[in-house]
Amino acid sequence: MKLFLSTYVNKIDSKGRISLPSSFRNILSKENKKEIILFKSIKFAAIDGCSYERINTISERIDNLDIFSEDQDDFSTSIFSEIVPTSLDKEGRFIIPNFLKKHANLKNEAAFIGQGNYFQIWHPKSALEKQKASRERIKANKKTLTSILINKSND
Amino acid sequence: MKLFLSTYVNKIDSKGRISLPSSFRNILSKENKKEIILFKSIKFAAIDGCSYERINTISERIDNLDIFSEDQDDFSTSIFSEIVPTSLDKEGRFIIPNFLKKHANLKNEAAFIGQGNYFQIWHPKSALEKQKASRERIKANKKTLTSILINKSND
DNA sequence: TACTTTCCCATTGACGCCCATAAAAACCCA
DNA sequence: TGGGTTTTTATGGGCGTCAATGGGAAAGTA
Repeated sequence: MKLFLSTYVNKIDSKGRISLPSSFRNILSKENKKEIILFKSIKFAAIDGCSYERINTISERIDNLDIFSEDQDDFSTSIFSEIVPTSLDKEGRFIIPNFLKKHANLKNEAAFIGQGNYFQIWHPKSALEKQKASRERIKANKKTLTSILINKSND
Repeated sequence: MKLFLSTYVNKIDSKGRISLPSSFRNILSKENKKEIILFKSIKFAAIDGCSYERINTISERIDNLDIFSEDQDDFSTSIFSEIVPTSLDKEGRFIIPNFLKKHANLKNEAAFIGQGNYFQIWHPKSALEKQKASRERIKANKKTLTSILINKSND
């Protein structure tokens, strides 16, 4: 199974283009090799991105939320109405729409951070802070990454 | 079951390459013979490493968490975005990314320390100190290696 | 026309692939 | 068991390819 892994910082050029990291490009399916989907992260000043296929999974999960809950409605509105299908150029670059750039405070560069089945685009500095905060929350819960990564048995 | 055992000190060459010890290479599965995973040790100035397979188990676990929960987000950020998938060349060498080299104070050589299901990469001197400290802690805790090695049923 | 987006080409540096060598380890056979 | 031979390892270096980036020109859009 292919996953979006690791972190890469790339530049936004004068035309607004930015390269999707090579290892992320390789994850896109052959049918939709040049297509990705972007949308505003609900919780963060960041952009979520994924392959076209992933949208189906997300929609299923939202469907599984209680149909009468406010959450369900909020999520589907936030996500689906603001989805931006985006295509890569021959070199693997794409253009981040202005409203998304604004949402994530992007100017000259952006950090791509792998999240397994999807990825996020952050202002590089915010990305570092986010990673640090996540680590510390996990530590505070007395869980160690190593134990998660290494131990065969889950507890 | 094959385990990462023993300690080896290898050189980092001018291109930044270092050989994964042969005995460690033999532990990697045939499917992913040329792929390992590196990540920052949380507790030490060292790098943790393991075979690529673990990723699959880990990602399944994370994927099964509630997609909107904070845990899910923390785990996927800390793990997926900070993991460094790395491939070995034909000779069994790989490149340690700069930010990891910095974290472990590595320059011209590095010590590989077997830890059973995973391994660590240390600055050779720090590795010695670490091993010494570990032995002394065990002594202080009045545990003997023999007791651990002899008794079958310890948990 | 003015502006935006895509296509194409060029550059640079990083990395992968290949071959070479010396030392160590494994092997073999008397 | 010892000594010689073969194989494996760790290491070094050349070179071609690819990724990230930049910019000009063409094509599309308003």
